[in-house]
Amino acid sequence: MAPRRTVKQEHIKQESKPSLMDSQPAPARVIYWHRTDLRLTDSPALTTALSIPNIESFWPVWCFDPEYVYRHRVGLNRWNFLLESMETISGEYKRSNGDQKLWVLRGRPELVLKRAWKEWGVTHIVWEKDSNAYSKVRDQRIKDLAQECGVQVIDMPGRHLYDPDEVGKANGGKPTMTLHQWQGITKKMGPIAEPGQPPERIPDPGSKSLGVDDGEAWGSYEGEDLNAHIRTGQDTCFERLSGPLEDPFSVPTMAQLGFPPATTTIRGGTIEAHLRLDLFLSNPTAVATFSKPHSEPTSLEPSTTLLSPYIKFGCVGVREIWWGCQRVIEAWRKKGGKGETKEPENMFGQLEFRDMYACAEACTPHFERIRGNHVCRYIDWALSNQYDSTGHEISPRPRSDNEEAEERFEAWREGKTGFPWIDACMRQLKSEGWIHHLARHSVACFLTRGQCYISWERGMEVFDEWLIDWDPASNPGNWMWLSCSAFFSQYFRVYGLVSWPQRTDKTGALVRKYCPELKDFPDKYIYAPHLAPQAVQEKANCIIGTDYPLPMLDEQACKDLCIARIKNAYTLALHGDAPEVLDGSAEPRLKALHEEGGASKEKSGEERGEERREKRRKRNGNESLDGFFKKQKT
DNA sequence: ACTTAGTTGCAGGA
DNA sequence: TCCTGCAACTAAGT
Repeated sequence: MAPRRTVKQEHIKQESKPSLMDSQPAPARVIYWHRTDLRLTDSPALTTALSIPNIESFWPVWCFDPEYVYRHRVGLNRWNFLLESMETISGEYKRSNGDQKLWVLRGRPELVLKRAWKEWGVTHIVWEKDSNAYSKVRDQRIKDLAQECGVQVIDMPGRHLYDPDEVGKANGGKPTMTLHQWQGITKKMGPIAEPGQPPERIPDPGSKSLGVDDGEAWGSYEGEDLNAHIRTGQDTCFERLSGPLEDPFSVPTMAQLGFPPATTTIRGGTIEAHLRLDLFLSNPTAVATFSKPHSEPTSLEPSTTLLSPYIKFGCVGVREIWWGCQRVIEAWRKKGGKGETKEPENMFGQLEFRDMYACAEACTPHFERIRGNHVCRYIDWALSNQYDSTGHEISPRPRSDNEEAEERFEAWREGKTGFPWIDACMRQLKSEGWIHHLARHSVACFLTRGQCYISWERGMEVFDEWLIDWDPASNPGNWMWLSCSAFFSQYFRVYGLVSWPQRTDKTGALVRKYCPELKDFPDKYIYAPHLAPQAVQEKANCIIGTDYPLPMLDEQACKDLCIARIKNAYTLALHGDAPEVLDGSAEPRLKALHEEGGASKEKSGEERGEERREKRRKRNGNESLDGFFKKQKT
């Protein structure tokens, strides 16, 4: 590997000190590289870029990387949201300066940026800092290249409330694992910055040509195309570095990428983002009394703000949300508002959790997997990643000999588990690219520690592909949380597949929408249609086992088994970086614990589970799955 | 060694 | 909409 060269970042103010002769600084030709921030508001990096003295030319640029299209499995809905957000900001630039737009360079950043620097005589490149593992590697490559080419790099934090790397540093290089810890550290780091003013004026671009354009945009990528399964035909996106001749530097379309149209109803872009934020802020009581745990995952219209996709693509800045809420709540207090919610369940807490995960990710190698991840508890999940003797993940991934787990995973992914609540959530996720936070909890718990005992790595990958608001830190973080692998450990608290959705919606509206084959079942059976008598199934025109699957497992029995096994894993007390995990000896040891009867010397987990089931049967005087009938008013 | 808190469990009861 | 018992986790504080 080539030695890393660090690019010294000098603060603009220092650089703009008047020279000896008090003459104008040399003309600056500046590229602003958009990556995580498709907005003009609340962008410290963009503000910094525009404050460079004596700007002669300015190009807001997006590098559309074909390698990214190949290597990352990104669902249609997220691609679509990205393209819409790019179109929107391009329009915003044009509105500010008729000669401006988002200059989309189609090719690997190393290739197209180097070309642009050379052709356009670029002196500075500025971007918003991104602290996740993938971005750090990419950005370091560009920094090295920039130094070689004599281009000055300025990267500024702004994606989070506090720079995750700085928070980690202040925590002794350790990841923040609780919100309290994160709060304690950031308290000493000063208040959260207020959002800056959006730019008044965007300077003109200079050259509008990349020179010779010989279609080398694909670069030298060789490997598996992870998006092959969603491509419809010939890609035309990367035929030329500067895009189609008739519309150079334009934002690609789904068709150019070889993708069919998206299915989501969620529209991208900074304008939509600000409409959503303003809508939320226009109801001060809702802002001041926001409580995530009490919002409704069963709601047809999102019961939360739906700001997450916009935060993910930087269509809105976190400081705008933070201070917008502060402003509204302050006014609400003055008017005598009552019942204000506190952290962590209020809006501020939600933003803080996002920061906490970002810091945890920035300080944890292999945060997105079990092996080598020192914060992640080792549990012998089915279908977990497999590695060869050199520590590389085996690719392509072989089908496990645990056929039952493979089938359960497939059913979970496709929304065919036979549990309407789970199936509705998974189908909504696939078609909309978004489900409520607590719905994510429910399906994640079910797949991992609740019932299926399947690795969170598998579930995380499905979310990677389908979520529009996918975040490289929050997604693995939340999967570890829900699987009791890190952050959370109360594995005996398991979401019910009937009781949990029933808590907020007895009518099953979400199920009726996303599992339409069940739409004519009475409320009583909507979350457990297999319990409906034959006559009811016939009347609903849906025979369970034929038109809709039977439950693929026994909820209660699997739950008891999972709890017993996780208890054993906790007794073993190994993390992803333990030598036993790396050399493969952890798995047989834990399996032996399961066989022996585990943590409890007298009784095996299975026996304890059986005991609990027995008790429950006595209480209910019926089959465990029938328990929910008792609550129904007839 | 003990207590307490931890965004988001369930069932049953007032 | 609150409470309790369930069987019981970790981390931080006393």
